[in-house]
Amino acid sequence: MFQALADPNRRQMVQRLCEGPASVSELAAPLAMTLSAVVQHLAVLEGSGLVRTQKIGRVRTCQLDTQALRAAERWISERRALWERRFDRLGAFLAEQDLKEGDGA
Amino acid sequence: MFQALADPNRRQMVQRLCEGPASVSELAAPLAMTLSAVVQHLAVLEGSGLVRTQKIGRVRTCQLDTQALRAAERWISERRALWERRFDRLGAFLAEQDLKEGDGA
DNA sequence: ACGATACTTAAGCTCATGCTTCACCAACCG
DNA sequence: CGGTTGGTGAAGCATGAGCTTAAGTATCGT
Repeated sequence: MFQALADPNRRQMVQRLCEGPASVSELAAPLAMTLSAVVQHLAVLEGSGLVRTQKIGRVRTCQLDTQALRAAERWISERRALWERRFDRLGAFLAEQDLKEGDGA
Repeated sequence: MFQALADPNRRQMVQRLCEGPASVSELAAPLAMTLSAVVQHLAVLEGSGLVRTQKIGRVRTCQLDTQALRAAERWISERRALWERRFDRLGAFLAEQDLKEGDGA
């Protein structure tokens, strides 16, 4: 999931998909690389759950799946919250240390 | 940044750092690999801005930096919001399509 | 039916990543 | 002062990620 977002090209594809569904070729157009490469990136995105695709006729249409995005967002925000709480507590901790200020081991 | 979070070991280190600052060895302890490897991961985390470190005596102490975490969170949430809005609009679009339902090119 | 289009699949190539080992320095412990 | 602890740095290696080419399949347009 983070693995999938780690690549700039893949992020660009996600960016593009934010603005609506797209075919593989449309996705590939702005991306100085072969269709093959794009398909491989797409596979990674699909594997990570970020993108869902569906083939109609010979055209594969790609769509963002917000569920995965939401999961990533949650992972980050949980950790950030955890750390920030810890950080608040640090104030109290330091104050306490100030009082002790050099007690034996 | 996403690159940095892409590695499971690195995520575990971040996880550990959520619960408070740690020395390099403390960070390495639960991680079935050599200190050297951990230091290299640490360099990646530091390079991405996720972690700040500071050396006192011979001990390097590591801390999470929430700013980077916040940036990542924002990136995701912006895109998710964008897509979700687009998704809402899809309802209207489809309704309109239903009315047209087969007009000439 | 025939050619163009839209992808798909496999193979191979190259460079980055993740790891290890080994030698090393610096600080603390007695 | 000498040994141990905590970390650093450079090589080197194995794997995998990202790309390409090339050949193939299935639709679509006419």
